[in-house]
Amino acid sequence: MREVTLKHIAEILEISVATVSKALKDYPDVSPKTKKRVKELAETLNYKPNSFAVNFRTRESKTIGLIIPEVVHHFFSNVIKGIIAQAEKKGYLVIILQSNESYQLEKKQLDLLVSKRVDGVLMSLSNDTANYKHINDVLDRDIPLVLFDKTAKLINCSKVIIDDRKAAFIATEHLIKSGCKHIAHFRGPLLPLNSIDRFLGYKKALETYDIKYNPSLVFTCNDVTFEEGFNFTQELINTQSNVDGLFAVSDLVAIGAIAKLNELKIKIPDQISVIGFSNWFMSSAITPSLTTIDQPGYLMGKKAFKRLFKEMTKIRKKQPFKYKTIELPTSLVIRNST
Amino acid sequence: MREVTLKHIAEILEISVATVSKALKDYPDVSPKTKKRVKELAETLNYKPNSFAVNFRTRESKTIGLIIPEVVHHFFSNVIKGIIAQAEKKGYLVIILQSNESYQLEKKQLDLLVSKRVDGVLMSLSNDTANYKHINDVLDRDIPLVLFDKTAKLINCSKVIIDDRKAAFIATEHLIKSGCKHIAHFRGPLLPLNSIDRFLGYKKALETYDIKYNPSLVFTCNDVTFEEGFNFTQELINTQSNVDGLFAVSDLVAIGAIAKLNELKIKIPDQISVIGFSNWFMSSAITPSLTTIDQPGYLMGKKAFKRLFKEMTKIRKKQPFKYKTIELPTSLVIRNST
DNA sequence: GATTTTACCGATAACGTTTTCGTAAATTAA
DNA sequence: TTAATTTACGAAAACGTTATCGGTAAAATC
Repeated sequence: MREVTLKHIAEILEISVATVSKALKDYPDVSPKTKKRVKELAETLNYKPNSFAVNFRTRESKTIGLIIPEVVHHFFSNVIKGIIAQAEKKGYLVIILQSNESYQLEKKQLDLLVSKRVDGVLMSLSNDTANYKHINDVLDRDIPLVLFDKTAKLINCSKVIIDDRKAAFIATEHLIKSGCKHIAHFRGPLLPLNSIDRFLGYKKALETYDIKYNPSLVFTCNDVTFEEGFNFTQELINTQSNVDGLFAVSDLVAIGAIAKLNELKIKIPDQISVIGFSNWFMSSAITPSLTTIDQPGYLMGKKAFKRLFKEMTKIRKKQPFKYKTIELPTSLVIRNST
Repeated sequence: MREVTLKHIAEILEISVATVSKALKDYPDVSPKTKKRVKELAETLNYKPNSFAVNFRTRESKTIGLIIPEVVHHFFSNVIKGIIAQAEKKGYLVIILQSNESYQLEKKQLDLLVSKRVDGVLMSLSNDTANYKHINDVLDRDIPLVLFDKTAKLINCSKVIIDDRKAAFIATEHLIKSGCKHIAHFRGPLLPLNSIDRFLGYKKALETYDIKYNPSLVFTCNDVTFEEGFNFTQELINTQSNVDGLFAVSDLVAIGAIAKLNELKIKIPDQISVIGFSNWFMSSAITPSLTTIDQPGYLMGKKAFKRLFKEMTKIRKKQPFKYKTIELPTSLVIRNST
């Protein structure tokens, strides 16, 4: 039982392979009659083009690569979903790789994708990526690459992001406007731009509202986990008795904080207001429900693919294009924790 | 700037393309000297085999497909992670598609993967898949396919599963042994085997311990969400005043139940004991922490790929093999909700 | 009736790799 | 020395598709 090829159809119909190929692709120089004959036979024989041959010939795989720091993550899951959905609409498949927040792995994965000849790459930087040569190498080869969420200013390519600084500003401002004077911040790791920006947004808000920045109110979550939120809250309460607000770098950390505050019977928001970041579905489920910043993961995935798609078509047609940074809106979701 | 090919190397070294190819793959009929020459030049020219050509020629893509009902799901995320990790070790890439719990989509995605000529397929059935022709078609084409987690008895292929019935039995038994007499069950949808089995395990435990099965203690969660757990708990409390235990089909549902019980100031586990299913990381984080059944997602992904890999090699070598069902152990994780 | 145009089809090359088979040279055995 | 064997390489085909370039016949135009 061999696979049915163009040759088989050609032999049965006693025409050439070339004509069969052209008939199936609706070339103008094939008569309607032969087109019909070919298409009908292809249908009944259940002809499926050999995509290996097509890839080889057209030098396109209709697949893109996606490198993400961590698959088991609510925000990234949503991004993945958005990417896959959009890619499918355009007939693209998505190969997913995980960098585990490691620069070395990220580099290796990128190499792998390039050697597999994907048509484009979507990626979010790992936390310890400080060198961008591997990415520039890909761009230099004219392989479209779009960064999302975790990006770097020094990489010259298209990006899909949110304005972390502004969002953090709004979050902190919301705490201030609800009366908080001593606002703590559980920030993310030192390196990725996001946590820096969120930290800066926090600082900016304090400054704007004439609140003195107090470094001992800032804790750094290296892993951004529930436990960190939980433990740092204990430490915070122990050392900073007058704290009345908390802005956490992510909902998970905020939920950890809430768990500890509940345990300590500290009233939220009466004694301390808490705001998170991301709008994870659990944040509306816990008690008290968590005020947060909505970060549109699904949309980000969708937009990132759309942008990549545009660049892939431009490159295929050898048309010039400019890199673009797409900024997605975030919104403040007010619930019971503030 | 063309891509460097075997031909280029051959021309520079004034030998044939065939020899270059063989030298790079360490064929025995190439002298050590030429091998060395070829390999060194390949290295300096940074030769990378054109994988389109390789795929075409060898009829292998070194990629597998993965169809999953829902990407944004803690358990499946872990499975994905396990699959990707293991696949990478063996030099395979993974294309991920999502069926959205729809039979039609699942069928379409499977077709897509087959036409893309993946070397194998890993999948977990959608909730409304009751017809298995599309899957049998794939198996008939000698494309290895392994099912995991959500499977069906009528499909004859390898599977990686847990014993849902036994696990549910143990969960219910645990409630009984901690003194519960009137145990409710928030079950999953009617169709997938898992929720049926978990329901049957629940019933079996009641039977074993001479507790009369009461259908009005069973609620069906069609979407298996937090909200369902939350709302059914209200209904449960309203209608069944003597209920003292709850076995939920998933941690998320159980956490919804706990949220409602907390709201109603019903003491857990004093008045009602609650047990979930999956051991989602949040279940250790909430108050009270949730007793649950640990379901090894990462391991399942790993094992599923391993099995698929074995079948792929068998098929390539045209060696016969038998389908195998691999059952992974689960464990009872006792926390504060029971 | 001669010429040009149009419609339709096929021969052929090409993509880069792998693998089979043949053969010349080198080595060993007789 | 001759015959048999081994070693080392190359020629060539093949995988299935797409695209270019002609060519022939019919139709249209002059």
